[in-house]
Amino acid sequence: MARYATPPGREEFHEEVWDLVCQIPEGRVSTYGRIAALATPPVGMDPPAYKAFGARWVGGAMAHCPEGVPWWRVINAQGKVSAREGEDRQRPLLEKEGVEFDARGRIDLANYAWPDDNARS
DNA sequence: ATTATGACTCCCA
DNA sequence: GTGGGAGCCATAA
Repeated sequence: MARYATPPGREEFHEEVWDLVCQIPEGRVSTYGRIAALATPPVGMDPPAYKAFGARWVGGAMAHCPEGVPWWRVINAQGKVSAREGEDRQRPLLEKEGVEFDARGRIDLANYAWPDDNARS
């Protein structure tokens, strides 16, 4: 199985990602890019590549998501879960936590996105 | 060494 | 608002 994008020798990166995911409060969701932005990116990485760097590697970290990591709270910029079987699993899980889905199965990041750009300082 | 794929994101039509 | 294409990193064959 493709270990998928693994940071260039940055195991800590994965730990940081998992930690951030665990920090996501109940009833809130975050995006791969957001987590990546919060995590510590490699040095010398170009800005345009930065977004891709995080999104993909964070996804790789989720692929290795150890037990206790609410990976279902991590969604993509589209407001949906890209997980192979997460769509069916994430919906009830998030709904149970208080997250509402759009008619198209999309989540309102404006209300559930974490961390909130405005709220909490 | 090259090609193909992957739990992504951004830009343009 | 929706859809398709291109780009970035690393792994596996």
